[in-house]
Amino acid sequence: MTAVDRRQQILDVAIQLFSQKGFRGTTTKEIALAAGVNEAIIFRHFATKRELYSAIIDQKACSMHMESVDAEIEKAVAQGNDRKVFETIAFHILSRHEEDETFMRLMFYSALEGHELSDLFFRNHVSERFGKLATQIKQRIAEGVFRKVDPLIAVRMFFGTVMHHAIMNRFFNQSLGAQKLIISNRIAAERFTDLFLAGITNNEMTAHKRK
Amino acid sequence: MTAVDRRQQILDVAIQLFSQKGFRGTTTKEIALAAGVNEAIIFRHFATKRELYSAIIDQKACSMHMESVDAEIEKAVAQGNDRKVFETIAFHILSRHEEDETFMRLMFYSALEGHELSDLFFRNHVSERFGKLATQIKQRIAEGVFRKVDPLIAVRMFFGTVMHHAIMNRFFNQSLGAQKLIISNRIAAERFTDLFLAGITNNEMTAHKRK
DNA sequence: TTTTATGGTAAGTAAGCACTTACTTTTCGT
DNA sequence: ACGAAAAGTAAGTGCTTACTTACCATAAAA
Repeated sequence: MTAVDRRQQILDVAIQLFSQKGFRGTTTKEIALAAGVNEAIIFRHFATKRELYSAIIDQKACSMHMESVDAEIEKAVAQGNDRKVFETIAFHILSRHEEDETFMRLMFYSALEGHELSDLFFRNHVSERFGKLATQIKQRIAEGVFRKVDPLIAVRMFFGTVMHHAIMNRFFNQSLGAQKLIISNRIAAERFTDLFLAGITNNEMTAHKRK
Repeated sequence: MTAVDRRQQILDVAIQLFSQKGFRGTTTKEIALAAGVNEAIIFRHFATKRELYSAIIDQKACSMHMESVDAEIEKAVAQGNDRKVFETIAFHILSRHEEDETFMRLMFYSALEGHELSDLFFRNHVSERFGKLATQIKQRIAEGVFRKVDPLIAVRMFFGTVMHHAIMNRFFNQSLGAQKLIISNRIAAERFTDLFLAGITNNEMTAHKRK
């Protein structure tokens, strides 16, 4: 096996293990075993365990191209289709978290253990998205379509709803007994958007139109 | 120092450290050092590190008496004051998480590392609260005050909004730059409740009343 | 054919881990 | 005042950790 391939394989294995047991909780021996190589190999490719983690951060940070989704959202915004905007965002977040199990765990371990991965992600991706959505909401308020609410509060409510649902599904749904919520991501995105839009839409205007 | 006091002191120190660095990330030596005693003392009071963690679980589980808040909510429910119900819940969650820094961290470490603390908490406290609120929402829907929505979805949206805000405040607010949201818990509870109620309230009925 | 870089391993090292042992000091009911 | 239980300590135990060293195998360049 070539060096580049081996390096990538070690990275993949490490991502898996770090996300399961955290940085501190994962041993280099385990990584070596899972990768099917001698432990010393890891230290040939990465000087320290810490450097291996940094490589993971680089990889995860680069692999975050959400251009296709961004385009879809932009399109919905251009159409003035608020429902589609929020549904798209919600569905994207939910399905992304579902298909990449490791991501949320890596994030939370990073936040708890104080590594830079989570900070990087929020700085480079989340903050921008929050800003864009806040601007869009501000726009719709100016147009009189949405009520006069603090856009950042509304943004936080929407992302909170969706993120919380994703977190619950991954971590706590089993503990909820009768209150367990089992619905498809598509339906969840629809329902959350429905409730959110109902809360933020300016009914005075709708009522006015009706007259 | 008496045995009971020492035991309690070790517990307090351990809670602090476990919440900061996780169960795996905290060493018994550190706990001993922070408590100002010899490491062996810990093992006189708790047979294993694991047993120390179990004692923490017991303590945290017991110290969760929310009767006063529950009473306040019950009262608001009896009055039919929906706004007060949701504001009380939101404010309680937010202020609790703010004053007890350790709690959320312990929860997340527990969920990630797979201990029973988080499961216990959700089983014994969260699930019940979700259930109660869902019942209340169902009731208001039957009365025609709320729109016909899935009560569990609405519950998840509301708790999600509030919990997410608490999580952001504790972990990620610094990483958000311009999208940082700095408001008091009181105001946050108000605004979230406002948006939520606007989304779930049956406007047909309001419109009908107006006529 | 020899050299040399490359991919790989077995067997370490020192430090750190949860936990123990053997022992001393303090507290307190009688 | 005294014996015993309880509170406390120093110095370990064996095991695991991140990381190293010294050595082997292949294969292309010289």
